[in-house]
Amino acid sequence: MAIRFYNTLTRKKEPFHPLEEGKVRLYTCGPTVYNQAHIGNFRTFLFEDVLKRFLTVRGHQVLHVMNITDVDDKTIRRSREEQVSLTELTTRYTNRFFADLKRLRIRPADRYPRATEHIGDMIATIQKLVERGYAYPTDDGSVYFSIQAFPGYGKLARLNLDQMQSTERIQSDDYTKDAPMDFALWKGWKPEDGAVAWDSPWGKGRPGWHIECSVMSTKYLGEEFDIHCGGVDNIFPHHENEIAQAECASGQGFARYWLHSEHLLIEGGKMSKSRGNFYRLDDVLKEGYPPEAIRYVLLNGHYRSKLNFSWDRLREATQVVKRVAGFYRRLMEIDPAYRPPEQLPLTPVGEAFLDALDDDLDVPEALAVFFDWMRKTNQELDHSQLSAEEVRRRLDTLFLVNEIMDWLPSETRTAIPVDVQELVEQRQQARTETDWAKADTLRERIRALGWEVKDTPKGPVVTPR
RNA sequence: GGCGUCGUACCCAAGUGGUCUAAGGGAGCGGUCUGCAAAACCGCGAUUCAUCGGUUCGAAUCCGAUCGACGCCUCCA
Repeated sequence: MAIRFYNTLTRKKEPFHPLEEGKVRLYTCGPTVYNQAHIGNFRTFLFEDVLKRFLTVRGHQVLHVMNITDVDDKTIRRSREEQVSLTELTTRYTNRFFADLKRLRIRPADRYPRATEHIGDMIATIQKLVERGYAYPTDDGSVYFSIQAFPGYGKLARLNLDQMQSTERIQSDDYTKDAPMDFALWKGWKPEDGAVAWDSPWGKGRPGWHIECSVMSTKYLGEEFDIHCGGVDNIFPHHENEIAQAECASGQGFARYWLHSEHLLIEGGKMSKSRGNFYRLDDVLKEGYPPEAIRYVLLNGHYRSKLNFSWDRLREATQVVKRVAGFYRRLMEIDPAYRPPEQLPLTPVGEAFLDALDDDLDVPEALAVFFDWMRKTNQELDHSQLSAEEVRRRLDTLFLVNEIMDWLPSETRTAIPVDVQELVEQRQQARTETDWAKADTLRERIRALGWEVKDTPKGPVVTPR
C-alpha cells in the first residue's frame, strides 16, 4: 500500500508524495524553552520521531528541522522572575530538552534553529510583507499582519471569520492594531522587556511568535516543503499565521502536508503547563519506570486520538516492554553473534508491519501484527522448530520493528553485582540438595536486591526486576 | 455563540459499508511446563460496537436525533 497521511489542510487522508522523489523535508514545531517540557509535549515529539523513522525505513531521506523558541512573552517573563539573563534561562532549558530527547531515544533533528539567531531574517521577511501591503507598522513601533489582506486566511483552521466571537483576551490586548484578529509580526519594545531588544526599521523591539517558524522553516527547507507537524493546539493561531506569513512573503505555497498530533490527557483533561497538571519526564523516571515503557505508553494509540495518561497504563507498558525484551533475549541466546545488518532485509512480517503504518501511521494496527508474530515465534521456539537461518530472519524482523519503536532494552545493562551472584550460587547449591525452603528464601533475598532469578533447563537466569 | 473530535469487553485500543457471530495488548480465571515459581505456550472472555430511529439486500462503519466526554476560538505539543 502506498503511504497516506491525514492532512489537516484538506481534512482527508491523502497519498503522500514528496516534492522531490526520495527526499522528505520536514519541519516540526519545537519547544519554547522557558521551563522543562512535560510528557504531553513529548507525545508530539515522539509521534514526529516515529514519523521520521518510518519515512526513513520506507526509503526516504528525511531532512528534519525543529525550531527552538528562545524569545517570547514567557521566556522574558521567566527570566525576569528568576533574575537571570534571557540567554542563561533559555540555554538551561534547551539543554534539558535535548537531554530529555536523548532519554526517550528520539532521534535528533538535522538542525535546531533558534529564534534569536534569526532576527535579521525575520526583519527582512517582515519588511517584505510591509512592502507588499500585507502588514503595517503602528505608533508603538510594532508591526501587524493584516489578515484581511490575505484571502486564504483561515483555510487551515477552517475559521469562519464573520462568526468569530472576540474573546476577552483579544479585547484586553494592550498592543494597538487595526483589526482584532491581526497578529503581531514585530512587537515594539516595552519596559518589561528589559534588555531583550533588537534594532529594526520600526525601532527597538522583538519578533512576534509566529514569524520565526515561517522564516526558519523556509530558510532551511525551501519556500515550499513537504511536511509540517505540531500539536493540534497549534492549528490556530500558530500554523494558520505561519501560512499567512509564508505564503504572502514568498508568493508560493508553503507546507504541503500538515500533520497534527492529539493531546495527552491526564485524568481525562488536557495536560498543560498553564494548568499545572503535568508530569515531566523526571517525575516518571524517578518512579522507576524504564524510558522504553514511557516511549511505549506515548506511542500506543493513534496519533490523532486523545491519549489518557495514567500510572496504570505505565505499569501495563512496563509489562509489554519486558515481554518484548524477554523475546529479544530468547532469540539472542540462540544466536549470540547476531548483529543487525546496516540494511535490514524486509521480511514478510516487517512488510506487514510497515503496511499498517502506511495508513496514516496506524501504530496500534502495526503492533497487532507484531504481537501476533511474536506469539507465533515463541510457539515455534517452545517446540524448537527454528533453524539458525530462521532465527536470524526473526531477529531481522525484530530489529526492523525496533527501528521504529526503539523499545528494546539498552545494551549497557548493569552487570550483576557480586553479592547477587553469590546468592544465586548458594541457591543453586540448596536446590541440588533439594532444600526447597532455603532456595525459596534465597530467591526472595535476590528479589529484594532488585533481581529476578528464573530456573531454566540450562540453569538459572538472572535479570533486573 | 461559532468550529471540531470522540463514545468498541474489567482497563487500553484497531477496524469506518459485506472477509466482523469485531484485531492486538494489559489484568483475571483455568491448563501445559516447573521441586515450587517465573518466562513461554494453550484455553476462557463483546451474538455486540453510548441510546433511539432511518437509509441499504447488508451498518460498529452512512444519515438524523438524544445523552455523555473532550478540544479550539491569539499562553498552549
